Formats: sequence, structure tokens, C-alpha cells
Amino acid sequence: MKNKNIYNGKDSYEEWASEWRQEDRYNFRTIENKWQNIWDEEKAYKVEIDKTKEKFYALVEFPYPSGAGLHVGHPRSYTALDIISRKKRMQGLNVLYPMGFDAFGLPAENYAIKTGVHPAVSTKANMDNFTRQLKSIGFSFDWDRCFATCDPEYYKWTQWMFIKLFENGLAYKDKIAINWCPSCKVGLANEEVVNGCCERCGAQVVRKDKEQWMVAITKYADRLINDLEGLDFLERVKSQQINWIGRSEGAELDFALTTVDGKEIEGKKLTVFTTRPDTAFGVTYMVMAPEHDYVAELKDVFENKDEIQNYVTETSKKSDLQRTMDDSKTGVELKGIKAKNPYNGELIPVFISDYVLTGYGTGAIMAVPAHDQRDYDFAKIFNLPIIQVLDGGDISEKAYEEDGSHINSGFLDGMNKDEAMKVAIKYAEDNNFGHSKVNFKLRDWVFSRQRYWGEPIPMVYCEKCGWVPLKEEDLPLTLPEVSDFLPNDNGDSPLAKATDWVNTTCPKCGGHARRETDVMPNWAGSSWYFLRYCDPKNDKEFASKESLEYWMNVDWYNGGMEHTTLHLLYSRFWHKFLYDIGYVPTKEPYNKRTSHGMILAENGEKMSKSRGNVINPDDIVENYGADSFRLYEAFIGPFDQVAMWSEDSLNGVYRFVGKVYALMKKVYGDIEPSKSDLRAMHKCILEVSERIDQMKFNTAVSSLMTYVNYLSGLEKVPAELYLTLLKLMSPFTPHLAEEMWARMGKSTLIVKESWPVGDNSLAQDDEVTIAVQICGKMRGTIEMPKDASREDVEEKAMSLDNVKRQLEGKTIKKVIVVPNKIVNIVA
RNA sequence: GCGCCUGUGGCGGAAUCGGUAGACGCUGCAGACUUAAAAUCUGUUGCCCGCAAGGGCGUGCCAGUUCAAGUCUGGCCAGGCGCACCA
Repeated sequence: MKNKNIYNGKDSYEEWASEWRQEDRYNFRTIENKWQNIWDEEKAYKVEIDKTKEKFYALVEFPYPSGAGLHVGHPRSYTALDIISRKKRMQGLNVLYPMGFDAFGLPAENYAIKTGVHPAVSTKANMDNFTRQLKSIGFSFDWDRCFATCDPEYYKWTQWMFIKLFENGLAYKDKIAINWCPSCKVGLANEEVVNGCCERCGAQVVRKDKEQWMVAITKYADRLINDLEGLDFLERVKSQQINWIGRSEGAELDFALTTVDGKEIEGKKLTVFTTRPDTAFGVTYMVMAPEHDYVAELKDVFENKDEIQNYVTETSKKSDLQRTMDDSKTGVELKGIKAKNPYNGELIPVFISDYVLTGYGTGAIMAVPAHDQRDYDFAKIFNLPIIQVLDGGDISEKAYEEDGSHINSGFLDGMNKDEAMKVAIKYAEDNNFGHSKVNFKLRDWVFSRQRYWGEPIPMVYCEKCGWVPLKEEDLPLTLPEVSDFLPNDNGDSPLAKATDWVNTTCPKCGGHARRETDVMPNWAGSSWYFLRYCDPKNDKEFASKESLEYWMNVDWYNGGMEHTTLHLLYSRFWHKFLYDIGYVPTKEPYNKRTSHGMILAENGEKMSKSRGNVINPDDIVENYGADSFRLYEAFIGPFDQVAMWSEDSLNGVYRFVGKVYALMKKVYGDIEPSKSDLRAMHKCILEVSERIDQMKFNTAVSSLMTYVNYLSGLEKVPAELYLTLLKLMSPFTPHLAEEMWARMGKSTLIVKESWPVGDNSLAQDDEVTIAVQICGKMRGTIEMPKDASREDVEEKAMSLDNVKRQLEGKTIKKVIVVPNKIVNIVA
């Protein structure tokens, strides 16, 4: 292929070469631009299903197209998988490396409120800017597959999937106390609340009772934990997800509520969840959350009604944050009732206290103060008895939370934990007051947002039929045009004002109905975008079976740790649901998950607009070039750890790029590489290949530098060595590699060339330096042929002057020789 | 409190299985080129003693295992991240 483009518009290589032979500076601006255009025209990274080739699906988290544009943090992840994708491509794999936009979200809407610019308009402009920036860095995305979650052709399927969730009983409307951000005027999922504050704006979250769409992710809790096994995820990702889902095994037990004289109150049993039913003989009181239903239902029985009511009112005023920050124990006894311990028949007092949470377990606990520190603290304040039921430890100062054999526990006495657990649960089952039970910290997913710029929820409410989903042929339900984006304090979405849109007919009975006016959370669109990349233009289904079967799973997914308990968990759940109803071929979406560290400013602070220390990738590309930028992102430090931006270090790799460029002047096609040349080359091939696969990009780059240092030391560089260098560098610095490849007279694109294969035997040194130690202390080194005999090594070591001196007057006890590494003389 | 991670020169960081600690880069210093500066190139750069040969000390701290420990074991200290009254 003699492509005129490659010769910069000139007809022949010679004509073109005469031009650049005079250049002495690497003109990255024109060169990078040129190759980006050529890749674009040639659609060098376009990919189609090809069953004759092994596929590789590399994925990075698609960005939210913010007005601020790309941040230097984004390219860290994109460059990493771009390097991997480019190498895999050169190794002959069919690589899908797509990019798109997670385009719904609050900032666009807040911007609209401030300026009146419609979110669709500002989002479009931002996406154009992002696209320009991403292209300027030379990522090998298949741009033909690009889409945005706010495209109606895309969110049609998000809505379709929501209806599937509804039809399968996994989406339901419920009135619950939600986390309400008074500043964003929007309800938040648990995952979006950080330290009691809104993840996005930092305002303190308050409780608000609201009718919300909920998605029953908790039904998948067990599978979300169990199926992590066997996935190649970072350990900390796995453990964070497991931790968040918070599985605990135990039992649910019923304690009959009675009047003070022990008469059971009809139909009122206090059910508690406990992980330690075996400690039931140590229960000395019960606690309910102040929000527990019984507090209202039994209020006529209480003798201290007012006191109770006061406490309930006080706690409801407190924010969740205040409630968790303050761990001093408060509470009120419910006078007039008692609970009966089903294990020993004893009557014990019942309290309400805010240290018991309404959202976890049954909202009530049995308190075992001897063996739980929180119960212990409470018991001390309220002067309640503390009965030790596990042997060992001293409970005079604090609770004993270790294990021990059971004491004071009737028929459980003498048993260990496992045994006693079994017996206690069996006893509960036999006597019909309890059973074993698994509980999770994970809550169902709050799926409504009282906002405008999101996917409309495709549901209508009909007086007669209740909540009814739209018919598939009526999708997408597009967002209506509105001019007023302000939500109100009641928590109504701006959509509620579009009355023409809201009022509609019921798809089932044809009667009058009202549309849901809340929209979906921004996590909805990102829950399945990786499926759409497989077949992004399909208007019959979200992706064809064929494409899903070929491309799925994602082989390698890189993204931020901050999404571990949000997007990553949601999308795994969403995928499992689609699998269950037969629409995707695999149980899990991602085979491998890695995570990049953050990039901090030069002084170690976070980059932020308010600090004014944000580095704009545009400036870096402009001043140093895309290749230097990419190479620096790779070289900045261990990929999974935080890294500090440093202009000096960036300048270092910039110098290196110039060095590679300048090296070409020493390249000659007519000389044979020496043995040591080949050794340096094969060493570099092996190291770079391995280090890319392990995401050790910083040391991969240092291998390249070492190799270039070697080549720079040569009088004349054999062409083979330089061409190999270009191939090895092309994943990191594709423009430079492409340019020099062409200047070497090659008429192919280097990105389509094959990856070099390293030969281990050629990479071996035939002479090795062996360290000589005396009693473990370094005393010198000797040069020996590789695999020299033990005797030869020993003899040569002994002949060193310094060794002789050190050994004077000492007797040698032992000599340890590690082949090709070390000899240690013990005297 | 629970879970996870990190700790190495002036700085970012290297170091398969325990086997020459400091690769590679930055900075600093000295020199070359230049009228000069920038750029570029060469040398040098862990600390201490020494003219040198060489010696001593050194991977957060304390112990241990070993011929040999940045690496393994036990116990601390410091910093970071996540969860957090989860029964």
C-alpha cells in the first residue's frame, strides 16, 4: 500500500524524505496531527466481528462530559488500556476498545438553572470538546461505536430494561425514608451518601419520607458475593464489595411481649436478628429502634407515654450523621411491657434507643451486655444486670467479645460456639420461636431522582390499574422540552410542571393516567453501556445475540476505586438480571477489574478548580505533544497508586522522545547486529512485553530507556534494532513510532504490524558478575562465564586481594555458592 | 472499632525464588558547545570517615529465623483509603 497520505501529500518517499532530512527538531505538532488524520481516514481502529480471530474487549469507564473538559486523571486509565489494546492488536487479536459518554447528570442541569442553557445543548458541546481532546491524545478507540447515554436510541433500552425489572418484580414503588439532599433537592441512594453528606455537593443529608422507585438489588446479594470468586478483580475491590454487601449469618428469634405481670400481649412478638443466638441466656434487656412500629401500636399500654414520645421526636430531629457521630448511649424504657426470653422464660425490660437502627435486621435487638460493648455501655448507664455466658475474660470493665465455652446457659453449658449455635437454633425451631437467618447491610437501590436531566421512568399511574409500564412500541419515552429546570422543596421533579406530558392514557385500560415524573439515577445508563458497545447501532434490540456472544465478557475493565460500591456493583447486578431473563450469555460482565491511582498536583494536594491547580491536557499536548503526555502518564509511577504530577519528570520523557527521534540519524540498514546488540534487543522485548501485561508501565518505559541508552552508545545502529524499538514504543508513543516507521521507508501502518517476539536464550548474558561476600558482607565482585563451576567461582573469589586480606588469620567454615549470583565465605 | 493498602537517597520510584539495595527518570554539581542564554551532549550524585586503597552506616521502629532479610515470622509506630452503633 503506497498511501500518499503517509508521505505527507508527496508522491514518493524520496521526495518526502528530502524535506525532513534537514529537520533537526522533532516537530511533534505537525507529525501528531498528520497521523491522527491518517488513522481517522483509514479507520485504523475500527473493529468488526471476526470469528477467525480471538477477540479482546478492553474497557475504560466512559466519562461524564463535564464543562471543565478532560482532566489529566482521565488519560491515566485511558492510556493504560490503550497501551494494552495496541499491544494485543499487534499480537493479532481482534480488539474492541470503545468510548462513549455517561451524559445524564446533575451538573448539566445545575448549569441550566444558572444560565438557562438547555442540558442537551451544553452536554452536546461538552461531548464535542471531550471528543476533540481524546482524539488529540491519539487513543485507539473505535469511534464508530461512540454513543451517549442521553441519546434516545440508547435510553430506549435503559427504559426497556427498567420495564423488565418491573415485570419481574424487581422494581417496585415504596414509601420510605430516603436520604434527601436539600441543596441538590434530590433523593440519594445509600451509596451516594458519604459521611452523612451528599457525595456530589457535600451538603448534609436529611431524612425525608417519599414514594420512590426501588430496585431489589438485595435479592442478588448472595450471588454478588459468591460470584466474585474466580473473577480476576483486585483483592481490595472484592473485599470492599463483600464488606459493603455485609452478609451476616445468625438467627431470627421471637420474644413474646407481656404486661408487667407476665401476661402475653396477643399478637405482639418482638422479632430480633442476632448473629449469636447461643448467647441468649445472657440477654438482660431488649432494645427497639425509636422508629419501630410497636412504639406507636402499643402506646396505650405504656405508662410513660410522654417520655417515650419526647425521645422519639428528639431522635427524628437528628440527622443520620449526628446519630452516628455521637456514640454515647441514650434511651427510654418502655414501662408497662416486658419481653419474655424464650430460652429461660425470664421477663426482661424493653427499651427504645437510637443505637438500634431501623434499617438493619428487624429494627430490634436482644441485648447481651456481657459480650457486646455497645450493650455493655448501655447497661452500665441504665444499671441493668450483666450476665456472663462465655467463659474467660473479665467483664468488670468492659464486655468480653472473644469466644469461650458457655456458662450460665442451661442446656448450652460447656459447649463451644459452633455447637451452641446449632443447638440454640434447633431449640428455637423445635419450639417454634425462631429460625436461622442471613442478613445483609446492602439496601435496595433507590432508583428515583426528582430531576429533569435523566431517563424518564416509563411508567404511568392509573387509578384503576395502578402502576402500568409503557408498551415496548411506545419506547423511547423521550424527555419533554421544558424551560424551567428548578425542582421544588417538596421534592417534585421539574417534569411535574409539564402537564401536557404528565397527563396521558393508561396502556392497559385506556383510562386517564399520569406519568411518573421522577427520572432515573445517573447510574442507570452506565449499568449496561458495555453491552451496547457490542452492537451500538441496533434499533431492534439493545444488542444482537451474535454480537454479545462474540464480544462478551469484557476481558479487562479499568476504572476508579470510587465506583466499587456504586457503578461496579450496580452493573454486575444489572447484568445478572439480564442473564436470568435470558438476554445476555454470561453471569458476570467483567473478567478482570483493575484500578488506577489518582493524579495529585505537584504539592501532593488534590487537583481542584477551587485550588486552581488543575492541569489541562490541552496545554500538555500543545507544549510537549501527545506522545510525551502518554509516555509520562505511563511513567509517572505504579499504576494502582496515587501519583504526583511533575513538570520536571514530564520534561524527562519529552527529552527521551527527542532522543529516539535523533537516534534515527545513526541507523544503517547494511550492518549486522552483534551478539550484544541482540541481547539488548531481546531483553527489552521480553521486559516490555511482560511489564505491559502486568500494568507495570513505569518499568516498561524504563526498559525502553535502558535500551535507547544502549543504542545511543553505538557508533552505528543496525536498522533491525531501531525498527524493533519503534514497534515496542508504538503502544506508548504511536505518533512517533508511526512517523519514524514511515521514515525508515516502510509503507505500512506500524499499528497494524506484528508485535516482536523475544528470545530468552538470546537475551542471556554469557558473562556474569558474581558478588563475593565474607560472612554476608560484600567484599568485591568477580566476572565469570555464565554457569561457571563451583570450584572455578570459589577459586576466583579467593584470589581477590581484598578477600585474602579479610580472611587473614581466620579459618573458613563454609563456602556458599549460588550459581551466577553470589559466593559467601563464612569464616 | 472492623477491613484493605503503603512506608526505600534531595525527589518520583526500581529490585522474579530471600542472594551486589538505589535500575530508570528528575534535581543538584562539574565540564563541553555558545559572544551569552536556552537547548543539547559528557561526567558525577545514598550518608559518614579517608589523599587513596578501603572501611563504617543504611530500605519506618524493635525482636526473631538464616551463611545471607527491603523481601520471611512476631510485636509496635506513622500515613492513606473504604465501611462504620450492621446486633
